[in-house]
Amino acid sequence: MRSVADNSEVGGKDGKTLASERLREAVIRGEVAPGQRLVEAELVERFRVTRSSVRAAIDELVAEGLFERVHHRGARVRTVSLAQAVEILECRKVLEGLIAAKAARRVSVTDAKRLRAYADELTAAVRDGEPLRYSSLNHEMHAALREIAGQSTAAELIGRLNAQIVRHQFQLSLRPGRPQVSLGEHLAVVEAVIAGDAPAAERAMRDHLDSVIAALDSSG
Amino acid sequence: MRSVADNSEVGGKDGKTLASERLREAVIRGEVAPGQRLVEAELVERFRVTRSSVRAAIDELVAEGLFERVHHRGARVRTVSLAQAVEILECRKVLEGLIAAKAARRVSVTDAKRLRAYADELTAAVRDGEPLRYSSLNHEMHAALREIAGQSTAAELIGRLNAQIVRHQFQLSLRPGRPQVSLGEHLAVVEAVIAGDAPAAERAMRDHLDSVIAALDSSG
DNA sequence: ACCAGGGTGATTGTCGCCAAAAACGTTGGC
DNA sequence: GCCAACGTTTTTGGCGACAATCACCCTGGT
Repeated sequence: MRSVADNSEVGGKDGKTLASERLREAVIRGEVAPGQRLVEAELVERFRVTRSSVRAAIDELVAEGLFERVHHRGARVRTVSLAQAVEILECRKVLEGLIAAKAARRVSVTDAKRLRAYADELTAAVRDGEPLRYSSLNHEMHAALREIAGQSTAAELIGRLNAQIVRHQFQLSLRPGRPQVSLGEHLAVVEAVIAGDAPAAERAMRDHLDSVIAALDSSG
Repeated sequence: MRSVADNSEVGGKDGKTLASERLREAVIRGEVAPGQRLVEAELVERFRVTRSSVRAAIDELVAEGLFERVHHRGARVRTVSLAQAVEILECRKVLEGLIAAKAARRVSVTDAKRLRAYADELTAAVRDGEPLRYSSLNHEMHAALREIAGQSTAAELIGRLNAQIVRHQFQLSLRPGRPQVSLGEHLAVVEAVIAGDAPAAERAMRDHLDSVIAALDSSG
């Protein structure tokens, strides 16, 4: 059984998977404004999938907290308030703390090298004044930490939480002076993890997230 | 538009909501064995809803991590390994720690009274050797703590995580001697929260969860 | 000129049908 | 007597169509 437009050239994915990936991507890249109404028929011809797939994809993203549904009024991009963003960051704070602690306990020599490389690149990005590169490296390093920690449950929760506040995060990363203060915190985390000091790593990571929360709070 | 059997007497819920609630309940109460295959038609006549509703409900529970789907082989209750249960409890540990800390910062006099009452009832349940009553009070007290903390994001995450390991938790709560060691930990949490000592509350809660993890680990 | 009411178009939610795939039972061969 | 291959049955996945609801506009009355 094939979809109308036969999207098998895209890969082995079925319509639902394709649609949910494209939708998630669109939200994260900010192609759909928060509060904007999503018309199913529009997405159908945009993604070239059936309406069933679009519908299933929306359901999935509603479950992830990215969209919200109102009965007979369709789905809209969920707008997350500042207070909610803070709540989410508080959860991330303790979960990332867990990740950092476990990473410190499991870190290998190759892991340490990789982390050191990230630390150097982050420093270079700040020195050269490249906020976008810094932000991207930042995410990569956090991902590396999650990988080292080997805590897939926490990693998945963090990923889900992060997706809900990409807008706030992005806005924050562009604030002048922000990378400078963030860099030191990141380096502290990396050092503690490499040293295998789990409590210090957790503390450093939580301090970092506290700093992010404070910055977001003040930005209003 | 009404469902075939018209289940409006149940309440204003639509078929999907009804089905997902009943399904969740069935999983938590252990009415469906882990790994057991779920036949959609069976659930249709069991809940008196349409197949679309059953299907949507299953999707929802898959997103929550309670079920897993295999293509063309339907949905089965997800079996969570011991290692996964430990991961989940580690996440709960830090999240409940956050809850405890925030509760300590926000606790009011009425809240304190309520917590004190729970502490007394828990002590009584242990003294009288009523493990079921203890377990039930335990959950109620944790819920009260979540309410006091006012961190709905963390509360929701904890609820979702908990649902995935109800089986392990239940098995654990029946172990002889378990309530005795658990009680002291709970009382420590309550005391710290009432005292408004956030760091102590977080520490006490994390110690408690560490104890749960250790107990589960040893039980195999 | 403005508000109320009704009607029309657009959009979502639900249901039934059909095809694909897997589980099952049966039969034939070795 | 046992295993394999085939056909049947059961179950899932997907698609189209219909019904219900909402948003918008248009008209008529005050």
